[in-house]
Amino acid sequence: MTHRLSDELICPVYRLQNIIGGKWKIIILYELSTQTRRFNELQRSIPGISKGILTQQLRELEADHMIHREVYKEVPPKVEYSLTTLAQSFIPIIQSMDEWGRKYLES
Amino acid sequence: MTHRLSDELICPVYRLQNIIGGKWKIIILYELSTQTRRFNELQRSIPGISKGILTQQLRELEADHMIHREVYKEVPPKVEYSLTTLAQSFIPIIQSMDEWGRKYLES
DNA sequence: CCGGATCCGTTTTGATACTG
DNA sequence: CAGTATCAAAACGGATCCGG
Repeated sequence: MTHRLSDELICPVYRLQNIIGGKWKIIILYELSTQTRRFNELQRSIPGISKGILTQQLRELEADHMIHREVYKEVPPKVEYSLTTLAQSFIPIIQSMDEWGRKYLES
Repeated sequence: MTHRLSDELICPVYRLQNIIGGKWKIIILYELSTQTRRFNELQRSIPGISKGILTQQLRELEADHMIHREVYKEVPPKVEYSLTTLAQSFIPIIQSMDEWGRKYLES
């Protein structure tokens, strides 16, 4: 997401949309909320996401200080993703979204 | 959003993403949370959104039973959008997102 | 084999003009 | 006023390639 919503906006919801607005970002944060994960592990846990877009959304979340990327200099490569404290403070909201979904969404 | 995430997924967060995943949907719900609005009024309250995409996202939210579209048969035309009770039950989550943004997002 | 980067096609969103 | 139509741009998806 290179394009961002207007900056001159008062409402925090607009700024938040710039952070979690990507198609998979809430899901990525949700998956990382229980445990640190490696790249391929994370991809397998999110059915339907492609490598390319996973990389991109992870980089954007990192730029927004929501995740931490830890690179281990090994062969084969090992990269672990985890939530920052900022993102951890957002997890309760994702949990309430999850609960709302359980309660109100059937299909 | 014609393309939807995999249906075979357990997690409600995935299904929720299909509903609120559009770029402007959370913002639309936020704007409608305080009052019923007409189309142009709604567009003016959301800087940066175009008519075309506003129409589309409103139609998708309507299909997901999140908003109600009331057409008055007048000249000039008058259409009012409001939240359904389903969407109203989701508003507390958007409010906590708003609070989170106020607390943690500076820029 | 792991974690990407790159290229390219499809989907979603944006901007503007036009209509009943 | 509340859209629709059209075309352009941006985001996303799939496949392949690559260094370590």
